[in-house]
Amino acid sequence: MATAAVMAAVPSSSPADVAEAVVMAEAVPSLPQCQQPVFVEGRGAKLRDHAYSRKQKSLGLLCSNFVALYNRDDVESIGLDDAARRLGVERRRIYDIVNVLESVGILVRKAKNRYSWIGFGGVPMALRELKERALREKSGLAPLPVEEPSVAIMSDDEDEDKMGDADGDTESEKLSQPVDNPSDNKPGAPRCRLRSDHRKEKSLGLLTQNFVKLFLTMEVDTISLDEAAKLLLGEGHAENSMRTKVRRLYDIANVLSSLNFIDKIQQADSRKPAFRWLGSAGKPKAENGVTIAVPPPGKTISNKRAFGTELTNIDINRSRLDSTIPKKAKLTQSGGEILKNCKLSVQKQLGQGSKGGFVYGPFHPAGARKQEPDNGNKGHTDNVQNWESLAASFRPQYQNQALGDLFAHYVEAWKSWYSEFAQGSSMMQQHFGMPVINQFL
DNA sequence: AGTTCCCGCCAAGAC
DNA sequence: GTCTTGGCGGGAACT
Repeated sequence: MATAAVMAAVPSSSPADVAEAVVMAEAVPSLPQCQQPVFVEGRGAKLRDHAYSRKQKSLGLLCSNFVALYNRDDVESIGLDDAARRLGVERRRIYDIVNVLESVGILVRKAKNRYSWIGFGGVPMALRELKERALREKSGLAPLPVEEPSVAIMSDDEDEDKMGDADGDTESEKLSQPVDNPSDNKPGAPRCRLRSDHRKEKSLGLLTQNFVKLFLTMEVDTISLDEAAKLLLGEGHAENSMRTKVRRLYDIANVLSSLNFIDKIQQADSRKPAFRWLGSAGKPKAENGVTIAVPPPGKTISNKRAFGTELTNIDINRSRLDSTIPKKAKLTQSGGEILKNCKLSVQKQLGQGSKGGFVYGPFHPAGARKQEPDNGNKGHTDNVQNWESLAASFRPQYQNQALGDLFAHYVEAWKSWYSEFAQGSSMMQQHFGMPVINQFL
């Protein structure tokens, strides 16, 4: 089906390009039908004709196509113009996509007009770092030291977000952090943040991170966009800015949804949808004054999700396995030992998966068993707790430089191992890459 | 009628 | 000055 669409979509592409696009379109069999890569002709609304369908131009679909096009080992550098041309959309839309993808560690900006493809392997670290930042911000601790190379929130330019908040006192300021601004990264560039940074505070990338932080730190895994906007913006803002914020959250949610980081569910008692974080589904909630949108079981209707249920890939067996790793061991283990444990853990889990105990995440390999709904709920809370234990086992506390260095070393080694591991696992590659790694967040 | 969100204008900033 | 980036809100598609 996609072939004709692709041909139409890339009029200026070489046959090789088209073939490639077709291959990629066919390489994502587990995407829901609505997310199958579909390349439609772009040229903007001016061509809004008989066949115009808003769904065919959604950011979510565009994101799926973008990922389908570039989620490969041999892709290293992505040109925005090239992406726009191949996807048949305006460059403006590509900015929206890459900003969100960069926020979750899938891409990293390399230069003007150019991004590096990191892939889904960058997500765990990005989310972990986001969570750590958010927790520190929440607990009033000093921000993390100037960032080391986390893919996700790597800020190759400026100091941490220490400036006094320009406009406020709201939750958004508490959560806010700098966003990428590579152009500042040059000798003589001003290091202080002035009014111009106000613009960045509202960037889609930063908003994405803050949105994700809500899920990562607030014990909330379902929230409506209105609520998210209130939390991010603070109460008492003008109706207009709230509307604008919600619009942007829709954009972000659609992209994250297409990546299966979140899932849109319909609240039973209102028309407004809520979004559920797939990384911690089933987690106990209700805290921090957030109105939880999760209705009683059976009262929500999932609008999507044809495969997988979690970003975290937790199950009982793995949790037991994980719990064998001493929680506090991180301070005494060498980096090598930690890495070894980490690898062993993942390998065991993979083995279990083949025996039926493994639960894949949203990037569920086609040949693998999906999570059984019943099993998925039973003991889920325990899973989450064990998952947290595991995360704690590998999470550095940055209490001193030596530990920080040790962790950096471990991270590098781990990344390198993962990249080898990922290459060896065609199944995983075929499905966006990384169901297993998520657990280490 | 309310919600969702695509679209492109245009300003900020880089060069 | 041109080009890149991306905030923003109008308004059309969708429910």
